[in-house]
Amino acid sequence: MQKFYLTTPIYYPSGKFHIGTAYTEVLADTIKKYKKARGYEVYLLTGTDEHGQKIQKVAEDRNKTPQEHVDEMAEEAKKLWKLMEIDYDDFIRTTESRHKKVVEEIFDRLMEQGDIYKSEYEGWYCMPCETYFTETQLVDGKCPDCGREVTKMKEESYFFNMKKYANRLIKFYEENPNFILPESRKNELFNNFLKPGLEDLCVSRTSFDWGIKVRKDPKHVIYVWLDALTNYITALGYLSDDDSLMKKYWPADLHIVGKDIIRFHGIYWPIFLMALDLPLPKQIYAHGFITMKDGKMSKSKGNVIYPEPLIERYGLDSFKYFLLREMPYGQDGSFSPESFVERFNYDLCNDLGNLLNRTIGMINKYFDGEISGYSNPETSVNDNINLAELNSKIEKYSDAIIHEVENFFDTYHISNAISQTWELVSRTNKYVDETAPWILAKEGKTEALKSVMYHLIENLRRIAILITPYMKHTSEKILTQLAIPGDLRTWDSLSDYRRLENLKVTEKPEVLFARLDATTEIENIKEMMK
RNA sequence: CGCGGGGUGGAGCAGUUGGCAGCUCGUCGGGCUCAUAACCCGAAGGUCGUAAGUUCGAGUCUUACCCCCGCAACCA
Repeated sequence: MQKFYLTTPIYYPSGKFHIGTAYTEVLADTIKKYKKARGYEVYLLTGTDEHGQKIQKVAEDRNKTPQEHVDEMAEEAKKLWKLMEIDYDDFIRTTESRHKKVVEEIFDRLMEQGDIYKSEYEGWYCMPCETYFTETQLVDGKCPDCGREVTKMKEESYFFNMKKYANRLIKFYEENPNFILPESRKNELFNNFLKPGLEDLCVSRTSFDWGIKVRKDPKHVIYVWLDALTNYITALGYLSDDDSLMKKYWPADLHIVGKDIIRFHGIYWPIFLMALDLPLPKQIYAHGFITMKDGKMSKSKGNVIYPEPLIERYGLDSFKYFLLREMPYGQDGSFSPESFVERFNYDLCNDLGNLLNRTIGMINKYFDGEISGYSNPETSVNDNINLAELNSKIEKYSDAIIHEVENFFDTYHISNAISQTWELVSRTNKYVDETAPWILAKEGKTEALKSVMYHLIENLRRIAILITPYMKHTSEKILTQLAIPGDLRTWDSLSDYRRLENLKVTEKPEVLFARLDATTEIENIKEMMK
């Protein structure tokens, strides 16, 4: 069986996880479920990045030790992923000893082989914020956070010799044009960093101590990226007693990251791996951000939305549907109470839910819920059109949609995969109008009517399978109400179209998504954002 | 002259190698009655940022200019 190693970023637990973090996680989980359905053996890693000065400060503000704080936050994350039914295989925390031990060893090793050397880090330091800033981060020469004066400071630091590997990385980029997705991000990295020449990276700090100590020089704490990025291999047991997962799954097939950290994954991470003499990941995909109508999410603007209340009120499937559909490939997408309610009502209630409902209604009304099997009679229906022609048209259309959905999933264009699926939903609704079953019933064209019902069920079955990676519950409800047998619920069975037999659909169709009162619910969501 | 992306009907977006300007929502009208007042069809609405150029023909190519947005090195 082919393996697929997939990772999310490890999240920085300085505050409550919002909808953006949830999006990343849903994206990864959806890709996992799709790959699994296609027969891959998938390993999904997620976790938290728990060191650093900011964590130390946040913990202090909360009157906790850093460890207490991150323990709580890691639990929060796990609770949220459970609520969202995220099927991760491992949750790595950078404060775990399995990670720390290996990072210490990696640092030593890199120092021994001369990739890490001691020097001085120089930057603009804001005393009250206890933070370094670069020249370009400053606002009018002042601290971007508090607006106060900054002073130029130096501290002893260890540096990683990036220059040594720069040419190898450039070559790798040229030989692997799809290494960074989307391409625009690759170009950014290539033009802004690789082409002008890499600077060495500072990999230790002495100004705080919440982190992994350098063994041979313990006043230094290993600084963020060497600590954080290595999680992808420490979690697999790299340099541990049991590295069977490492042997099985490395290199990663896909690192999913936000566009803000693509630089670290696209440049520093491959170089660290080169230094460790390990193969490079196959692909890194940088997704966009969720934006709000009035710009970025921020508490002061009162436009932050968290996953829990949305899921609780509108259900997990619609939450996932919204996020994945609304975020175009590699680009930002926006959240607004209006768009959420709109998608819920139009796409889920009217188009999909109602299609199932009307189909089951007709089968019960005309055939007491029973359909024996595929048929394709040459009967003329509505406006003298040959039913066999209509049937073959929708069957072909449906086949084509499946291919497109698969292509889009394969290239991580999830939003496109979803809109393609909904094209089939629309097409199936249209088919009802084209065939006008109520007229067939009136005219006593029973065989034709039965055939129409069969095609409706078949396309609903396919739709239900196509949505499983992100709408499992809805999918199951559809398949169950239609009484589809287990062997025709698998991804492989998508290619079948004529195999359903002796179906008896449910007598009382359950509404999949109940229409929302737009005004009320928009207000409701606005309340959630306060 | 740092690098890159973009400015298309009320809103949000598609537009491959230049060949009658499309989609979703909204608006207006019609059809249908199986269904969650859902579904289906049609219409109105665009100087495709501005100016010039190449061409039989440009949203699509060239040049200049005006706006917007990413990235620009160690907060993650």
